[in-house]
Amino acid sequence: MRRKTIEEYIETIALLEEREGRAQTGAIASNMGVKPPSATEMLQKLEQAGLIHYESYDGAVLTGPGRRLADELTEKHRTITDLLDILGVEHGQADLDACQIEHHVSAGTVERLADFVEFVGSDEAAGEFVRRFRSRYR
Amino acid sequence: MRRKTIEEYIETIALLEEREGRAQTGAIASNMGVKPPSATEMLQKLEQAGLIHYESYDGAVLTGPGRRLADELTEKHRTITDLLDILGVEHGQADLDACQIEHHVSAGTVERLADFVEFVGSDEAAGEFVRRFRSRYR
DNA sequence: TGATCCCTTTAGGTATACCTAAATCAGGTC
DNA sequence: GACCTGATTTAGGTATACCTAAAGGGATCA
Repeated sequence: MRRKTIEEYIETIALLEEREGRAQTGAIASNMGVKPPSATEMLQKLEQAGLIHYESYDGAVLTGPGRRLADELTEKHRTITDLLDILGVEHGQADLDACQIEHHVSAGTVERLADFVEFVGSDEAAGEFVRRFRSRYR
Repeated sequence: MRRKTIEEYIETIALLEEREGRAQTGAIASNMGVKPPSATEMLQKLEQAGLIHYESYDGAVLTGPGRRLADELTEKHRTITDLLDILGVEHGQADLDACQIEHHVSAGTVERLADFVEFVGSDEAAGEFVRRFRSRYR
């Protein structure tokens, strides 16, 4: 498999923290498809980088900057899945693609995508337009 | 900078081959922002992988499989820039984003994007719809 | 033909995300 | 309070894309 980025670790930690109050080494590792020692190593790096607070044998929680990064990523992710959804991509697939794309698209571009998603949701004719597209290319 | 993938090397080689008949080590390196020895190393790997035909001191050209991969990537790239264009992303930025996204989006999803691009281009009301979006979120 | 110059390759080293195996810790049980 | 057990960390090693420095090839020109 591909090497994981800092951002992917941060997302996983955010998910686990939300679900269980903190992110433990083993849970991070199994969620990301790596072995526990790899997770430990990254946790130490992320602590150094100031993105998490990490206690040995205890787990990690996001710091302020870590939380901000996680929120940005979540927002990007949601925008991208919403767009792919509009374009008729099956939801599970949209989610998988978003996991990748979110790390490689610029902030400005995501804003435009968000504008479009909002436009489609708010505009009467837009819904009709999207339905027509979907029915034509089913 | 980030590490380059095989796909990025293939794209650069395709570009240079089209422009100059073959892709030379130095040109590849400067196009990709790496040093010549790094390019040499990758060329040897790509030759092993059967994606290029490479002669020492002479340069590389794509093989059949290499050409097919390059064409797929070009097609993905074009689809993504077209879509971002429709969504109002500035063209240079769209191109940069496409360079990244194309390596991380699934084939099936790109097909849906292509459908949408085609729909917008072929449907009367669609063009109108897109114009309205663009003028509202200028 | 031999010298020169530019480009490419080889040699050897770095950084980083991953691994396995072994050591360490913490919490529950006797 | 000593012991077990399962999770975590440490130690040490691999793969890979990158680098710098040095060696080698090929074309041109005297």
